[in-house]
Parts: sequence; C-alpha cells; structure tokens
Amino acid sequence: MPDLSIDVVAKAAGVHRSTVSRAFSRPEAVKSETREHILRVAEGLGYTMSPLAQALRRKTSTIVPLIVPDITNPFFAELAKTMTQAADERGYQLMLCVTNGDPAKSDGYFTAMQAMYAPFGIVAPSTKVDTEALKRFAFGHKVVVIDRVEGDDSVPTVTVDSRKGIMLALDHLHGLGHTSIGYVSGIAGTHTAQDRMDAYLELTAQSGSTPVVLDSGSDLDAGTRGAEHFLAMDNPPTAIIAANDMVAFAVISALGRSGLRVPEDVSVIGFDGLALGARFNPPLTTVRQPIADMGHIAIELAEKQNVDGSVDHIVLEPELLVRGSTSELRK
Amino acid sequence: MPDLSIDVVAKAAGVHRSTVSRAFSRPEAVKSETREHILRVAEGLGYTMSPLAQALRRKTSTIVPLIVPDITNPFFAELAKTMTQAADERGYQLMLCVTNGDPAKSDGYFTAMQAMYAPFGIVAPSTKVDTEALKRFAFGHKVVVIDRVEGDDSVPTVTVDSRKGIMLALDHLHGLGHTSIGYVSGIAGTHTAQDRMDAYLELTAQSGSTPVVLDSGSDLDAGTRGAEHFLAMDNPPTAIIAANDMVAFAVISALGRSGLRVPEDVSVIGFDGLALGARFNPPLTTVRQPIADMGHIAIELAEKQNVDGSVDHIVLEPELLVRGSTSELRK
DNA sequence: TCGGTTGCTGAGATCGGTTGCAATAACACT
DNA sequence: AGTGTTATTGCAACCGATCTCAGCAACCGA
Repeated sequence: MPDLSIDVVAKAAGVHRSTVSRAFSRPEAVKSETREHILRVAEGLGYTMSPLAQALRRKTSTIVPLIVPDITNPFFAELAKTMTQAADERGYQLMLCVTNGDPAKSDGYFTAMQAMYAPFGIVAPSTKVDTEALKRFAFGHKVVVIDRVEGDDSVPTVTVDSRKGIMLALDHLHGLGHTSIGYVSGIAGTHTAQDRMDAYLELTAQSGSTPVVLDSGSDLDAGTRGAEHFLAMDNPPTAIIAANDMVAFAVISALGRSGLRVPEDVSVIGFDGLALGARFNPPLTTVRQPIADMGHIAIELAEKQNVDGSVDHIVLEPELLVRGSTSELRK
Repeated sequence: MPDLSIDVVAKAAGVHRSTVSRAFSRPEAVKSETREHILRVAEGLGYTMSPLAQALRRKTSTIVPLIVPDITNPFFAELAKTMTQAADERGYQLMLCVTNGDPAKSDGYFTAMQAMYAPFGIVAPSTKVDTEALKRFAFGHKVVVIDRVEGDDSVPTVTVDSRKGIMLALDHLHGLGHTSIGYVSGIAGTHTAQDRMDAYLELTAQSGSTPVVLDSGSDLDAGTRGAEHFLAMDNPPTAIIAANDMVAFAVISALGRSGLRVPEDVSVIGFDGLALGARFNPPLTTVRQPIADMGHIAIELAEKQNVDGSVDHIVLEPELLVRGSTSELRK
C-alpha cells in the first residue's frame, strides 16, 4: 500500500495539496467541479485524511475522553454505551478512561488528553469533584461533569433530580402501604449520592416517619452491610430504598442468603434503571435515570461550551419503573 | 500557557531540538549529563512530548483499539477493565470501540485505527470471525482475537478451554446427584459459544444421558426462552447449564417469576465468573474464565506478533466457582 | 476600456516531533 | 605526531495535513 498522503491525491488530481485539503475540510471554498473531481479521485485511491496530521495542525482533535471510575459498574457501562454513540453521531471518537477511583489517574488522563488536543472531556466522578483541582489543569476548563458540583457554576453539569426520584420511590412505597422505609446508601461518594440521602432524610421526616439509614457507606459492600444491619434489627422496616441498583442487587442477594424473600418479606426499590435489573431475581423495581439522554446532553453541553462559552446545568427528570421487587405490605 | 514545544525546551536547555528528542526517546544516544540537564529543564517547564507529533512521524502510536460488541455486557466490561490496565502498564492507551454487533462498524473502526497508526488491535467478536474479511483490511494483519478462529492460524487468539469448562460444570452437577441436565445457549454467536454447546452435547452423550437443549439462540432473550421451554416440559431436567452468566441470570429470573426457586427446585450454573454473580440472588455458581489473564495475554500476544511476527494461540484453563445456585438433588 | 471586486487556486510556512547524515571532539594506538 | 575509531551533537529533510497571503482570471459598472 503506497502511502496515501494528500500529495499523491493532489498529483493524481492535477491540483495543489491545499486544494485537496479544502475540498475535504472546507468544501464551499472550492469550485464544485474541482471538488467533485478531487473527491472522485480520492475515492478511487481509497484515500482518507490522517486525523493525526489534522489534529496536529488544527490543534484540536475529535477524540473525547470519558472518565469513569469503574466500567464494570453497569451504570457507567450504560453511560459509556450511549456516549460512544452520541459521540459517534457528532463525529467524535470516545476514549474510555478508567480511574478505579484513583484521582491521580484522572489527572494523568487530563494531561494526556490535552496533549491529544481533545476538544473537551466528560467526567463521571466517584467523589465530589473539586472544581478548583479541575481547573488547575488547562484541560479542566473544558469538561462537563455528570454530577452536581458545589459552589462553582463555571463547569457544565448533567444530573437527574435526586429529590424527585426519592419522592417517586417513597410515594410508590407509601401507596403500597409501607410506612417504615429504610435506606441504604452506596458506592459513589458523589454529590448525587449525598443528595439522594438528604432527600430521603428530609422527605421521610416530612411525612412524619423516622428515617432508618441501614448503611451510609460508599463502597461496594454497602448493600451487604445494609442487609446485615436490617437483619439485626428488632423492628426492621418493611421496605428498603437502595441508593442505586447495584446496591439493591446486593441487598436482595444478602437478604436472600438469610432466607428473606423479596418482595414477599421485604420490598426493595433501586435507583438507576439498569437494563440488568429486568433480569434480576426478582426483576427490580427502580427509579429510572434517563441515561441515554444524559450521554447525549453531556456531549451537547460540551460542544455548546466550546462555541458559546456558555455553561449550562441540566437537571433531568427521573421516572418510576415498577417491576417485581416491591409489593403491597402484608401483616 | 505559552505553547510548550520541543523547541522551547531546546532553547531553554541550550541544545538542539534533536538532542531533546533523543533525551526522551533514545536516552542511550545522549551523554548522560546532557540528558539529565535536558530532563530537568523539561520537568521545570512542565513539558511532555506530543504523542500526536510522535505518531505522525514514527508512523506508530500507542493507542490500541478494543473492539467489543456491547460494553453493557459485564463480560466485556470486565474484559475492558483489565485490558485498559494491561494496556496502561505497557504504555498504551486503550480505545474502546463498541459495534453493537454491526460488522460494518467494526470495519470502520479498523480503518480509523489504521489511520491513527495504532500498533495493533484487540477484537472480542460477537460472531464467528471471518479471517479473510479481517485480512482485507491492512489493519487486519495486526489484530488478536478473543475467540477461536477457524482454519486460519495466522491470527493470534486467546480463549479458555470450553470443553474443560463444560466438563467442570457437568462433574459438579453429577456430584450433586443430577443426571438430567439441560443447556441454554446464549448471546454470542462465536466459536466459543459453539464449542461450549458442542462440548455439552458430546459429554452428555458420553455419560449416557440425553442432552436437552432448552434454547440454542444467540440473543439476549435466550435465557427467558430457555426458561419458558423448561417450564413447558413434562419431565424437565433438574439442573441447567447456561452458556454464560448473563443467560444464567435471565434463566433464574424467569424461573423465579414463575414461582420456581433456585437452587431448591432447579440448580443453575453459569459460565464466565462475573463479579456480578456473587451479588445475584442466589449467588451464581459458575465456571470462571480468567478474564484478567485474558486481557494481559491478549496484549502480550499482540506485542509479540509485532516484533517476532509470531502467532500464538493461547488456551486458558477455566475453574469451578461454587456459590449458591446449585444444590444437591432432592426428590 | 479601465479600475475594483469577487472567486479560485497555488506557494510556502507551520504544527511538534524523528532520524539519517555530517561535523566535531575526544581518545586510542602505532 | 598522524590516523583511525567512537561518542555526541547539530543540521535539515520529512511525516500529512492546515491556513494565510498572494496571484490570476473573470466579471461589473461607468
């Protein structure tokens, strides 16, 4: 394969390199006959432009990093899936970066991406993001965060309304006759996680019941510990809200190992709306986040910021997804 | 941030650009004092080399595509996780490419990666890979496949011993007293999927029982259909082998919805060893694939092929992981 | 017919490195 | 001292595009 560069196409088409360049990158600047001729020749040669060379010269590439703590967590996997697609549709290539919760890695990715002239990046954090730290990196000025951030409006964000989501869960459970409802926090140490918990605390108090936080940890074992706590109680709640689906899975699994059945003995509701939940045993009732929308919106916000400089904060609406892990209270 | 190029470092260090280049890329070619001086100056300026410019000139980059059909499938997610790490350790950056099972997309990724001068790529296919098609792309000569390939030894592969895995599952179930054991195929249309099924058929016949294939589909609903088939049988098997963990989840979920309990009423064993399985209800007994090893080995094979031209076919050993979804047969 | 646009295309510098080759210095040996 | 290495470093072309500037032709109105 004789290396195909812009010059060989130019020669083959009998024009100058710069004309070929324009034919591809700025079509309106070339007489249409010329352009079509060039494109035809290029096509015939099987030529495509080198994204590397373009990026080097233009100082901006089409590769967009998505930084997630753990791709093994289905929430991030679903996010990654929709984002690859959203990116693709707009001509970007998504580069998946997995930090395993290590902020140092995340910094490393930032500088690497900056060196690659990434036009912007998306971060799905596992901790409350420090916008100051973010902005110490030049690249930090061009990221959108999939979480709420505190005190600083200069970073675009996408989130779903945590309070609304918890309210949905609570209302659903109340409707089924449950009045004593426990809560298990979980996994991420994000603002979103905090918000969900706060909403639970506040809304429960408002309805006159006393909140029962079964576990407030933020690691993978929160579900298991929450279940243990539940089992050790004299007067346990009749329903449990899990901060996210993964935790709900763990709770149900741990409960099951101790002989308790869901939803017969306890109702459990999750938060996320993972596709996986539909194949759980029992299928998980949950509050759905519009993950696909989040992905698309994240990219839009990033692009918008890049052109306008505008910084938006989008809050999406969650939605109740009733499946099989909750049922009417029975005495 | 005044653009940091090799020239500003050179000026600051009082040497020529090429010396700076060597100090970084070919340390032994520079007097050690000079090198240390340059490195110190660079460090002080916060300079790092542009991977883009390097790739352009060297005609080889450090970005490695991992092509998977669906990142939402935890098997591929775990693979992606270990591979990002394995890649990282060797100085590559993994670029995740999701095809959604569309071979055309996969072709597109190939040419894109070739344009990016990727040194090689890893493919985890969702269908039997056609090595001929693979090699129509120049890039096809530099890919390692995470599946068996047929009739063509020119492509490095990593797989686990399917027959051994099925044997492990069968032996485990036999040991628990089960003699009538069904099988649900699932999801991927790969050689591996085929091999597992063939092994089941063959080994079952060998042990004198008659195979019961509950579903042989290769889509996400195989588990559900398999369970339906099971429920409709007059004399259903007492245990089920699922071709992979995701299918096992679906089977158990569907069985559960019909009031059947696992493992009390039916034993179910999966194949994959996903971390998720430990948090299923019940925790899933399964045949573990050494996914982490697969990731590392895939990268090693690719590198090896790149230098030697050598093509290896590595077959890894599976391992039985007994958790809670199988139990002694009771009448 | 002539100056002024306007539309296209070519020249050539540039992006940030790499690398073969030449030049110089330093050292060894006869 | 003369000559043949060998170790370092500088020079300049090159990778594959982009983009500013300039040149040229066609077209416009007076």
